[in-house]
Amino acid sequence: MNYLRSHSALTRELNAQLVAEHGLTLNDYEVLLTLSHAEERALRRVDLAQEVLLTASGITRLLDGLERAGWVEKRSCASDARVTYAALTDAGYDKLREAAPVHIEGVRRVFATHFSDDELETLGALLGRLAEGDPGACQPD
Amino acid sequence: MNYLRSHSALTRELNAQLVAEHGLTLNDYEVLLTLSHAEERALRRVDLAQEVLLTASGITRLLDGLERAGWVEKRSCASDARVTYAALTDAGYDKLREAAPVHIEGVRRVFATHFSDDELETLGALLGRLAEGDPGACQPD
DNA sequence: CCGATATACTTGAGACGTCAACTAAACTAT
DNA sequence: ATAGTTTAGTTGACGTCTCAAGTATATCGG
Repeated sequence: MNYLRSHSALTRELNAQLVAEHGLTLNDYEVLLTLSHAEERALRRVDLAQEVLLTASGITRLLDGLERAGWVEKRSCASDARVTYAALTDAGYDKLREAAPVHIEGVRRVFATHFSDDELETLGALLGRLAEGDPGACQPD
Repeated sequence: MNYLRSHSALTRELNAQLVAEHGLTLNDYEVLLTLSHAEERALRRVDLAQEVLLTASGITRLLDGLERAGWVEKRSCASDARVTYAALTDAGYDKLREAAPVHIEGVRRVFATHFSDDELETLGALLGRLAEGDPGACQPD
């Protein structure tokens, strides 16, 4: 079952590209993207963690970086003092828009070199099932 | 394109299971497995790295662990003093045989809960192409 | 109202893997 | 032979993520 294996090579490549060209990790990108789709462009850290499949602590650490860069900011919750929202800043939104085309093109390229359009569709349909509730969207807004 | 994402959840799960039940990383497992298929159950570190999609240094570090556990041993090359072989020991082979059924069952379970047999086949055929030259085999010997 | 339990989040230690720099051996071409 | 280049492998510094433990707030059953 080296499908597993091949995949990790793919993500590594996409990640490297994103880091090189925009200083964003693939996970950073996904977090910004997820926030950009969210109500008020903000999410509780727990929910965000679940979306991007990281642990609570993973999110804390990832957001540390994004906050330091000014792309995300903390926002507290009036009704529950335990929760902290992660909110996309305008700068963060700009960053995302800047990085998106390059990344999307990278994804397309990687897959397109291996598959026809039909196959891509089949593949997408099947794999989509592995992540139930997956929005499928890929661009900010 | 959260296919990427869903996949990393899968491997994380399989990895966690393997670690919990056998103290092996998914990569450890793949290395042992790859060695078990190789001529004399030994491979040059470079070749091994390529098989399991790690960097040269990644292999050095991974093998460090496997050597310390006594599952793999170094072997030098008569004709080229630069190369070191990584050779599966008998203990390593036993370890692999012990871990294989559990892991294979895990893989099967994860995929089977999401797909029918037909779909699995389609998926396998498509994804297989991402890793050209992929042996496809999955069990020791 | 209060103790028990659950939830949101952070932090320290450590695992795993990367990159860049380095050593050493091996070809290659003059 | 010998200087230059390529190839095999290791090492140090670092990034990212996990787990286990800890803090703080919320909620639930009596």
